[in-house]
Amino acid sequence: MEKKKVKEIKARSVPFSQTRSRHASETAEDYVEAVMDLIDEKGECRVLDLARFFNVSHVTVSRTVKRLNDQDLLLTQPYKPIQLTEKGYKLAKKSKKRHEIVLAFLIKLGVDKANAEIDSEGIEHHVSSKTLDAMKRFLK
Amino acid sequence: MEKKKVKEIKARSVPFSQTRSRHASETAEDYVEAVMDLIDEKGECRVLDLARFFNVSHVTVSRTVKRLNDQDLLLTQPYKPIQLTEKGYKLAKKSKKRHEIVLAFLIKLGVDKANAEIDSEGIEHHVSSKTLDAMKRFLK
DNA sequence: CAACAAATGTAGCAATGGCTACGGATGATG
DNA sequence: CATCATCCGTAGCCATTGCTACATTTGTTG
Repeated sequence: MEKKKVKEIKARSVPFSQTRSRHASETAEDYVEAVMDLIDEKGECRVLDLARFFNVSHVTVSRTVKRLNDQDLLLTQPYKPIQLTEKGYKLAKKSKKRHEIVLAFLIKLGVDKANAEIDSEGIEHHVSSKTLDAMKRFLK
Repeated sequence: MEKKKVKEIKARSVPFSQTRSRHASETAEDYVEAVMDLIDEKGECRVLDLARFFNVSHVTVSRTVKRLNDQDLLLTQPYKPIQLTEKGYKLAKKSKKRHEIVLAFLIKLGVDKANAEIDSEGIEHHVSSKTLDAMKRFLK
């Protein structure tokens, strides 16, 4: 007899690729980008600088920084400024570049600067290279 | 004693609005949208349908469904199909609409369908009404 | 150098989102 | 109606991202 197989539902394994791990990567990108910016702006990056930047407690920051240290993206020592590893720096540059493209794209699309800045923060982590290319073409 | 203000770092409280709660809202939108689609496609929506849809275990789904039930977005009873509340249905329609606009926008921008589908899933939750308006204008 | 303020770390709690393992409920079928 | 497969719930584990409260380190300053 025919297996009365439940009608197959389109599996969306790719789009909904494990929220948790996806989100951890976004955090990593946000952090290295912020560290790079903060070092650029004020010479060094402290736990509290990041806490103010992301509007979270210093506890949340120091724990995340510790994890990114383990992932070889950041360098930390107790009570010392936070630095980028080479790997972290590369990721930061790439993220910042992508972020800038998305921001410029939204502005050129006609979004006001304030909203463009907010939305670009959220969108930048979900833009494939194909979409990024399309945005670049649009900017030209 | 006067508070001696620490040097102000650009607070990004708005863009980086509490990752956790932001993410919980995204999950809610994804779920109600999926429930609506599944009911539309096959008449009812079961825990396992959602599990296959999101590519997670049924345990993750049933826990989330329970939470969304508490939030008055879904209606569930043990071993029964999942339904939308009126509130959930409204959210689902709004999310689906936004999703469709983002998808059409990416395609018109020149992104291939496969990548547009993936990216639109991620982007839809980060698009303000202003950006959505800009996308609509571009589509015309 | 003592004392204090600021920065950072640690302990421990909650919510969310993953999982496996196991057991109960439901529905189909012999 | 007994059995069996499928569906679903519960228990309990882990990771991430929030928090408050408290402890420790550091650096400044009298």
